[in-house]
Amino acid sequence: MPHTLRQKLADLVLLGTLKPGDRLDEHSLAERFGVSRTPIREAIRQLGASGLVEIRPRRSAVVRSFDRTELSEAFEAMGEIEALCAARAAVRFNEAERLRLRALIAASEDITARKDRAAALEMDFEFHGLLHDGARNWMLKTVAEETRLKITPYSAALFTMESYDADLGRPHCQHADIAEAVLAGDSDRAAALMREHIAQALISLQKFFDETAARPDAPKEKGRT
Amino acid sequence: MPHTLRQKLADLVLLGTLKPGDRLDEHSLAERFGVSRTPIREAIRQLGASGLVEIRPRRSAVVRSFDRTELSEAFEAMGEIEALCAARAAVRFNEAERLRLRALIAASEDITARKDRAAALEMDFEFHGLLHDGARNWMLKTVAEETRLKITPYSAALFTMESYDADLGRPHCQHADIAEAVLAGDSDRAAALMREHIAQALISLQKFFDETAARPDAPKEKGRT
DNA sequence: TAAAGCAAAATTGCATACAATTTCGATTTA
DNA sequence: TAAATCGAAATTGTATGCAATTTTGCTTTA
Repeated sequence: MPHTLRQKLADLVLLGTLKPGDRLDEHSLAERFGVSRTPIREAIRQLGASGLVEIRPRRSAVVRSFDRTELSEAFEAMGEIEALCAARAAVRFNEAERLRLRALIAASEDITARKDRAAALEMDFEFHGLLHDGARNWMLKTVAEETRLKITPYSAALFTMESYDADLGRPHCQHADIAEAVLAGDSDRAAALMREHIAQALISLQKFFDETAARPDAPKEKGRT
Repeated sequence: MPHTLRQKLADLVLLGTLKPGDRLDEHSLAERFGVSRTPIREAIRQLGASGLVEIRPRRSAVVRSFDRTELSEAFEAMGEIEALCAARAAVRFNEAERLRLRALIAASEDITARKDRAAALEMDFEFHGLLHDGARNWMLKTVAEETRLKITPYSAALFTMESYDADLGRPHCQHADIAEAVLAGDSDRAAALMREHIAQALISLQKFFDETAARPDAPKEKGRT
C-alpha cells in the first residue's frame, strides 16, 4: 500500500506524534518528508476538510482540539452511529464475517491477557471496522469512519495511558457481548450494547483527563479581534 | 461573509453548474476565478476530502457520481442521521426554535402554493438545518451536514426538475407532520416520519432518473490497468 | 518589575516555471 | 472501414521565489 503524503501526515496526528493544539509548520514538515511546501499544503488542507486539523487563515494549522463539551457530544454522536452499524450488521452479516468476528474476539482474549496495549488499539479498530463493513452500506461506513477519525487523537490515548491497564479487560468483555448479540442477530441488543460501550469509553477518557491535570479544554486558542 | 475560494468552487458543484462526472480542469477554473492554479488545487483537494469530488492521481478530478446502489445507501444512511437529529430536536428544542419552526412551515405553505422551486429548495435546507441545530450536538450536526453535502448534486435536482411540480406539495406536508411531532416532543414519531420523508425523496429521485433516461450509474468511469 | 512598542525573523499565500504523464487526433495499417 | 500507432498538445505534480502577514524577542518606558 503506497502511503500517500496525506496519509503520512495524518499518521503524525493519528499516532500521537502531533497532539491536539500542536502547530503544523509547513516548512519543517516539508523538510521532514523531503518534499516542497506545495504538496504539504495540499495535504494539510485535506486534513482540514476531514476535521483532523483546524485551518486558520494566515496562521499555522493546528491539530483539532476538543473541549469537554465537544468531546462529550462527539462520543454521543459516535455512539449512535456505531449503534446503527451494529444493528445493521446483526441482520446483514454473512458467514465469512461471522467467522472473522469470532476469530477477532478470540484473539482479543489473548491480547487482553497479555496487556498488549498497542495490539489492543489495533484490535479495537478492526472490531469496529468489521461492523462498519457488515452494515452493507457504503455511506454509513464512510460516516462512521470519518467520525471515528475526528476523535482518534483522543480515543487512542485511552489505549496508551498507563492507568488504563486495570480497565483493559472491560472493553474486551463489551466487545464480546456485542459480538454475541450480532451473531445472534439481535439488532436491538447489539445497538444498545454498542451505545453503552461508547458511553463507557467517554467516561474512561474523561477520568483520564481529570487525573492528568486537564488536557482538553486547555488548548482553546483565544479569539483574535 | 467573505466567500472563500473553496466555497465558490463548491457552489459550482452544489448549484449544478458542474454535474456529477464533469471534470474539474485546474487551468480553466484558475482563469475563471482570476487566480493561479495553486489555490485552485488546494480547494479541489478539500472538496475531495469532503467527498464532493473524486481525486484521481495524475488525472482530472471529477464531480463525485453515485450509481443506483450508492444513491440508495446514501439516502438510507441520511435517513437514519436525520431521524436522529429530529428525535433529539423534539426533546431539546427551545422556545425561539419552536417559533422559528412554526414560521418556516407557514412560509413553506405559501411557497408551495406558488410552486416556487428555488425557494422550496432553500426552505428545505433551512428546515433540516434547524433540526440539526436543535439536536444540540455539534458533532451530530457536522455529520448530518457533511452527509447532506455529499448527495446535494443529486437531491437538489429534485427541486429543479419540471416533472416534480405535481409532487411539490408532498415534501411540504411531510415537513409539516414532522414539525408537529417535534413541537409535541414526540421523538419516536418525529424520527419515524423523518425516515419516511427521506425514503420518499429517494423514490422520487429514482423515478426522476428513470424518466430522464438513466442519469446515475452511467458516469461510472471504467477502471485503468 | 512588568507592560508596551518595535523591528527583525519566521511563516503563510500565491504566482510562475518546468518535468512527468495523460489525452487527443491524425496517420498508418490490416 | 475500423483498429492500431505515434507524436503533439494538454494537463497534472512539484519546486521555487516573492509579497503580505504574523510571530518573536529585544528594547524602551512607566
